[in-house]
Amino acid sequence: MKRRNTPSKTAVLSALERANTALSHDKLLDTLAGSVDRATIYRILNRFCEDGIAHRIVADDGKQYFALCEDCSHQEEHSHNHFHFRCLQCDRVECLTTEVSVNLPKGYLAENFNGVISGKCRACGSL
Amino acid sequence: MKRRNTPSKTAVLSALERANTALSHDKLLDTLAGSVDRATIYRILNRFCEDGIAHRIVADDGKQYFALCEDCSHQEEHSHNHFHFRCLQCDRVECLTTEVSVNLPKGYLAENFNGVISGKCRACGSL
DNA sequence: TTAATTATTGCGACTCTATTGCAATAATAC
DNA sequence: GTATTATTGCAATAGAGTCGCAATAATTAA
Ligand SMILES: [Mn+2]
Ligand SMILES: [Mn+2]
Ligand SMILES: [Zn+2]
Ligand SMILES: [Zn+2]
Repeated sequence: MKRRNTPSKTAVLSALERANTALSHDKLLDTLAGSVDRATIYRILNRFCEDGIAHRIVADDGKQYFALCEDCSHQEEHSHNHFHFRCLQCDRVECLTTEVSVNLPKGYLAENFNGVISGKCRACGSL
Repeated sequence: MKRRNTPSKTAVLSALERANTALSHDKLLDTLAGSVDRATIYRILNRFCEDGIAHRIVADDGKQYFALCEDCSHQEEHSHNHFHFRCLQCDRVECLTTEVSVNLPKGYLAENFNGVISGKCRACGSL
């Protein structure tokens, strides 16, 4: 299944590039101002994840957020063992840069890592 | 708001005790075999979390799982900085015991920790 | 440049998880 | 036992995400 370039895809991609945080579906829907359909956004983001262009974060609010793979794209072993921070006040979700490693019990095989810490971000803390 | 003891509450609590893993709502609904209403289970679990009897895990499948606070209940600083493992095959979610600490960027305040690693558990790996 | 192929889109319907309003029930305190 | 009010059951609702399908348009080959 070969991927095609479409205005919608480009729009979602550049919205993710412009934001320096992870974005949720509804935030993207907002940003794209109705120029792209809901379901299409979902499908584009899922494709980005399949293709390793973005990664999905399931936050503790039960919603999915998406961030471009920047620092990690050049590695052959594409892993996302980093935490994300979600501000409970401004609701921004951002990647924390430090990679973490967890040692699992014997016999366990890790496939996905999903770490989210929620709290107050710097900007919101100094209010 | 003072808490009361009810058969439903007891049933949910002992179901959680019996299981040595975290349980999802539907798993509990199953276990309780229709003796407790869906909404009631949700409410009981939310109360358990408020009261520090259980903790909530938002897994990467978007569902909530609940586990009793065992090792952590005796600490005054009730924290849950441990990962959870969800098996993609048998769908069991369990607490990993090692506590982790993440250092956040300056000015960030952590309030909740939610770490989930999904993959294949020991039992399912050796098939 | 045109025609054929098929990935992608838009729309609506749908699934699934979780919450909420409200009247009825029952645990606790007096 | 009576009064108080936390809890329950039920139905309705909200919200996130997916899916089927016909229409559209990006790509490829002629
Ligand atoms: Mn990445
Ligand atoms: Mn605990
Ligand atoms: Zn903030
Ligand atoms: Zn398993």
